[in-house]
Amino acid sequence: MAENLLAADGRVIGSRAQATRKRLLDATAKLLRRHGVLELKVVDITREAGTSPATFYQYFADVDAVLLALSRSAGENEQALLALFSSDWFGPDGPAKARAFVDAYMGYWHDHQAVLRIRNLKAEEGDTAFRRSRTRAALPVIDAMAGMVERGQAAGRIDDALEPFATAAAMVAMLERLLAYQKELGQRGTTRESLRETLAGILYQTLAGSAFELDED
Amino acid sequence: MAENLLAADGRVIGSRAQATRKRLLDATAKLLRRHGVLELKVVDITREAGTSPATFYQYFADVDAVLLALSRSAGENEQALLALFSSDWFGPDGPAKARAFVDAYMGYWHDHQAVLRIRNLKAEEGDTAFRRSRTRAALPVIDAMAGMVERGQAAGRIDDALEPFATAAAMVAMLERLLAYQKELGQRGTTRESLRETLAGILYQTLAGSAFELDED
DNA sequence: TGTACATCAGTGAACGCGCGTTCACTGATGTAC
DNA sequence: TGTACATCAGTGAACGCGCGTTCACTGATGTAC
Repeated sequence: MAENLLAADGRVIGSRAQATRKRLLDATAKLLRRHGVLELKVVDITREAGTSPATFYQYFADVDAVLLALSRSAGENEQALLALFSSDWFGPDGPAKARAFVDAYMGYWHDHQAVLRIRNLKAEEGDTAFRRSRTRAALPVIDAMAGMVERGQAAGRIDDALEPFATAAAMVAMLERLLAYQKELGQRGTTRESLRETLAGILYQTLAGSAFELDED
Repeated sequence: MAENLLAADGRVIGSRAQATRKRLLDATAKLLRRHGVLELKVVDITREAGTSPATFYQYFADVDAVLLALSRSAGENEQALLALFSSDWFGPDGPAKARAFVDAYMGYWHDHQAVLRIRNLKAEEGDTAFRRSRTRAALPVIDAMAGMVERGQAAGRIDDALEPFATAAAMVAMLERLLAYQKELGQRGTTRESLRETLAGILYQTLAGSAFELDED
């Protein structure tokens, strides 16, 4: 994007300016964690960043532009999860791999919760830029899962009635959404540990085609 | 709620007024379907309802109040889904029951998508009224599913590593969230039919402890 | 090694729109006799 | 069966705050010689 190199009035952006831009991004992320999107104001962002409204417009056209930038950078972190699918979960260490993935996913979501939430809202409301950002982030993970389902079906481990891509999307959806319920789950007595174990169990069963049977690790 | 009986200025609400209130609710739901929450204005609601801003405040303290009322009534419709759990899915008609539930759920979500989305957003942002509304709607379904998992475990059909309540919550989360991805799934070639079949397959496998094996229906 | 000039970066202060909100009023409906 | 009065319901018009946005300016940093 060429906009990265120029400020609103056409000035070239140097390192000092980059730092200011970064402060605005960080401030937005921070406010998003505290309050909701609906209360997010330009003035508050600049106050939080220790700068002025006029400065904001040097770097962003409007609040949506900051949100989109945050979404994109949060999305990049999702790519790290791909490593957990470098090999299939069909062997004896499958359950451990499933657990590792769930752990990583929970960590990822925890770190970027506020931003991902608004990204998803915007995407669902039909904004194409946010939609693209979401797809770009989630698709590689979904594809990796879908590939495993296909191979599992070829090996006779997984029910052929499940469509690989839809199955993978369903698993990602489950993870994404469930973390929103974490608080309620806690009140009902579900610990973080047993949530992890349950999610890993469902994933393992669905993507690798077998049950944990017995715990090991 | 006593507020149902009185307008903002203390007047008693008769049937004509109830109709106006209803029009405001309907108008809000309609606007919510067209645009997002972030563009929802009192003035637009009243214009859509064919009335005036002043009238709005006779019935609702603010926009949040309308949204909450809509959330609550949408939530009531979720109760109808409970019927699909009146008996367990362990018999030969289990797969058919799973499919029927998925169908019903997809229909429910389709009808109330816009409202449920904002309800969930508000709930996740920490608003207790919306949180309660969500819990009130989802909990009975989750409990019904969890009961089935428990019985499945007792019968040796389901992996004991899965915590019943968390498992049920995960299934609901999957359904809720996946429907947001429906459009993308369509673009990737997943039909509504095969989505239904896949979701039913995962649910059946997770809640009843077995695979479809062969299609029947 | 200092000075002048160009460019980068930040902002105070104001403008004005849009929207939430309210008040004082008109109109509609119901009911008593 | 009509008239008067009470109550229910709706709204025009205005007020004013809050916020997005911009302009003309000051200050900071870099560089040429």
